[in-house]
Amino acid sequence: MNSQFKKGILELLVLHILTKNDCYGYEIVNKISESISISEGTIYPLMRRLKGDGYVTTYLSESTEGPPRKYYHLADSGIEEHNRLKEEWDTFFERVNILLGEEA
Amino acid sequence: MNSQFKKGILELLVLHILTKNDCYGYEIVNKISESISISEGTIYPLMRRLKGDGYVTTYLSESTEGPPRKYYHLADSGIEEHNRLKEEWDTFFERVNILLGEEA
DNA sequence: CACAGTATCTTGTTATGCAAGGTACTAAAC
DNA sequence: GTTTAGTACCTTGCATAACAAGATACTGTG
Repeated sequence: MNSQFKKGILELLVLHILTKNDCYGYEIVNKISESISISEGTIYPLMRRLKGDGYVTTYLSESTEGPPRKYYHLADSGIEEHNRLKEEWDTFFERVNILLGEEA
Repeated sequence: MNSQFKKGILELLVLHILTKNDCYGYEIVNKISESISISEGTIYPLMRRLKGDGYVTTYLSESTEGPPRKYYHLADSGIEEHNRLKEEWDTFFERVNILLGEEA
């Protein structure tokens, strides 16, 4: 999988997942991994960035299956960021596909 | 325009443009710029990479409107790379859009 | 002669994905 | 009871690629 393609889009995917439910990091890795190969070393620094930017808040929750889980909850500004990014992505891939679709 | 989104895709766009006609750098910048903002500082290093990888060959041609133009011609391996990248992109954006399309 | 347009290029900065590694808890297997 | 696998967190250092800014040089117009 071309890792360059993922640049910037993983942020959108994570924000999108969090619009549905609060999730913990390991869970996010697994959800995205079903479709797009992704590693923990990518997600954890990304979550830290999202928190630093105020897009998410966190809370800990005990687990019976391992160490405590750190759940991420989408803040209001995170919802706005999600909508903004989504629109940018829609515009972007539409333009790319138009360029790629022109007669050869 | 989110510059992260462009990572890796500009290579595909350039290769695609060259499947139609040989082009010079400035011309490529202008063609892509019609749809996606792009700067010369991005394209010239990219062209150098493509040549270094053997995907394109170059030749100079005089111009009456300015300095000589360096034309880029797609090599056979460049055509293969184009097809490979195109398939990767198609798969990738399809998966992203499926993830983004799931019920909120 | 200055300036806009055409055309090439380089340097240094920035962003972000990833491999590799470390820590720690639970439960099953040996 | 100790090893192993699965869950779950984290960090460091590397590689890649887009971009701002600036340098160079040719042509034609005001």
